[in-house]
Amino acid sequence: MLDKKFILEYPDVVQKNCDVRGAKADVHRFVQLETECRLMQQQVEELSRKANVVSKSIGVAKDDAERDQRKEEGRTLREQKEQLQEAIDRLTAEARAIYRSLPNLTHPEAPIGAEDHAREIRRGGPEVRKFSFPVLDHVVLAEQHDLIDFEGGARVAGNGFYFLKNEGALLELALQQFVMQFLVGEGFVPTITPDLARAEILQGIGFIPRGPETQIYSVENFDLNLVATAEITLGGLYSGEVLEMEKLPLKMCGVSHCFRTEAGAAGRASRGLYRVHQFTKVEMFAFTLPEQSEAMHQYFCDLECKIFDGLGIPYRVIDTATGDLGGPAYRKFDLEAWMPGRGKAGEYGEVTSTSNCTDYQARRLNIRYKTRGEKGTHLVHTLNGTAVAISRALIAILENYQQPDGSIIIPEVLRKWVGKERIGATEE
RNA sequence: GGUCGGGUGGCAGAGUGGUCGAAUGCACCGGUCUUGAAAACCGGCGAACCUCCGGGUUCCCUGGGUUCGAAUCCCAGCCCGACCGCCA
Repeated sequence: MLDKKFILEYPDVVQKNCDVRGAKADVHRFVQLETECRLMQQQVEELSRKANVVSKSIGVAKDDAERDQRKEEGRTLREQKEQLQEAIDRLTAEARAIYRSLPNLTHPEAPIGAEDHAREIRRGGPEVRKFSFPVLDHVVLAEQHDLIDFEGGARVAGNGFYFLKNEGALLELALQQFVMQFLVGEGFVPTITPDLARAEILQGIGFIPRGPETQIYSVENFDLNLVATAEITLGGLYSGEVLEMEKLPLKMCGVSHCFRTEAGAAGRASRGLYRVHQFTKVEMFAFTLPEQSEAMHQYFCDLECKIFDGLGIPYRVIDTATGDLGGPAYRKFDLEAWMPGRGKAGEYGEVTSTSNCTDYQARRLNIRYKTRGEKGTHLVHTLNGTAVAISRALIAILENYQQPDGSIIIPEVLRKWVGKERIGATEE
């Protein structure tokens, strides 16, 4: 959520921001409602004040007759107040709906426009390989080496679920280990988070738990939802808390399973592991002072690059265009890995993303910090970034490391956890 | 899942119908003292919103209810603790 004061002061800026981000919202209607409510609220407060005065006078009234008269007076005042309050509540409901739909402000350097206006800002990892043999995609490779059982997944849980098997399972654990060790070395607090969370927390982070378009699985008869990312649980960890300034910036990383209904995603390129209902992810999260968030965002982006450098996978980084930013993000960088088996002749596919959400999530979740010697509290900034999304990382590894003899080399950094150098090694 | 006990300011903790937005302690801030620090002493110290800058309204887990008036009473929910049951 945005700062209400800011909206009232600069409605045109906010409206323009909504427009470039493709968010339909009538900011001026909001300002009008808000202004009206404030006037009415003042009247309510005046009635409350009078009623409070009356109530206090009853305790010290000298006789019953006076007491009864005052009681009647108090009753009347509070009735009036309630009627007025009901009118305010109606207007407030409309205002709140607009308010909640407003996206975060946008970084001035973020490219303006729809998805295809994203700007490439960086390339990394090794050169894209020239293959001297027909390239297979990860689905075929996984089939050949019995690494993923999509059929079994479908039998048990439906389309979009799968079993990781053999080196597929070991690779998942290896990727978790590699990334967790790396992040601990960078000063992150390692965590394993709940895979379910309350609706309130989901909403605070910016997810909509129920409704026809929801990406979220919810649990019947409970106020619980399967998380779509550990961003939800890590961000929710300190909801309602006041953090000490000295502890900021606070960097956490968390392993969780991620569940997504992928409603409305039908038809989008989604062969194999690319778009699935469940995967494991290591997520980075940071709580920072406002002046630290920009640098932290660059840092998160650097870490994501280092992880893919370490895995030896070619990638590029893009600065996401305004029209493609989620509501809470102020700016977002996506890291796209080269997937040789994707599309006709290989394509880049998104494997990680990092967002600076400034105070947007913190305001909803009420996460603040206190400055020593200063009155009051301030909202922290929150950032998130994928360290590794296992399913998509697997695609990149299998497809980039396939060999002419059909085997798949295991990236060096993962070997100590997988326990071998190669999947399907040919007999020598 | 059951029974009992709890949920109050950054923390601890008092407060069972009206002068309570809330004692006290710790922490924190300012000052005195000191070469400096500590100790001691003095003072300050919750938040949001509105304001004609006098002040006002709201907030004691959440949501309802009783009452002229609720931190305090009633109902429901959530959470925490103890014990019991069940279980990886």
